[in-house]
Amino acid sequence: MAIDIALFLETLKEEVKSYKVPVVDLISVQTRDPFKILVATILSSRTKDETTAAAASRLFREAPDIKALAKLPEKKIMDLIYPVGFYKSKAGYLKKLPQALENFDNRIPEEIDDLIKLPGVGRKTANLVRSVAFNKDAICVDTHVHRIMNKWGYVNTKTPLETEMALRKKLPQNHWQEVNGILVAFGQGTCRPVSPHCHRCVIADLCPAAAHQIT
DNA sequence: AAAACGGGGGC
DNA sequence: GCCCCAGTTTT
Repeated sequence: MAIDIALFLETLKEEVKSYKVPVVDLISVQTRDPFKILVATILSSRTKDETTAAAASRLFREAPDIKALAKLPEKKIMDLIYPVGFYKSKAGYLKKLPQALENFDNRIPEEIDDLIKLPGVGRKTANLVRSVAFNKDAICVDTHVHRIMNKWGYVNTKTPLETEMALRKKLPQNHWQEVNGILVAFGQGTCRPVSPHCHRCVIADLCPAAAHQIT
């Protein structure tokens, strides 16, 4: 078993500050508007931060709120968000979003079960929105977090959902917004699935992956 | 040139 | 569960 998970996170905390800003922080520093955070988060899946930020910026210039978005043709949305990954699918999700939000009084819902019902919003996106927009103690398990928690031996799970449930019991119910940022940044910046940057990893000497062969 | 890749929907 | 969506990065 690796070091205590709280110490693991504390050790990484300073390290990841020098990294390229993950989308978790990127969105929160730009806006506190739940609508924009939701839209940007939907755009961010399978897409780099810079690409997401540029696309979101273009889109928000034309559609700064729900009402404006509802008036935008799907083709227009598609052109604005290109070249984020799966832009055709996402344009479809965003086109349907205003109507879906009518069920929630035209506001962004805060509960996970409600968020998941929105088009283009799965568990990872819902938890990220809860964390960033509403400052909830939501555990955002993307593929990086899932992989790293298993690699470092903090969980032994098959699916991201299982990881989320397991982590919920392992960690104090606070500061999850920061934890999400730390784990995502570490997973993308250093402890990457292919060619991890072990040479500059601050906790490489504690890594349970023998000779750093396991990723 | 080919494969991998920061999810989610539809079936 | 399995397959699809797409541009970008890595090998």
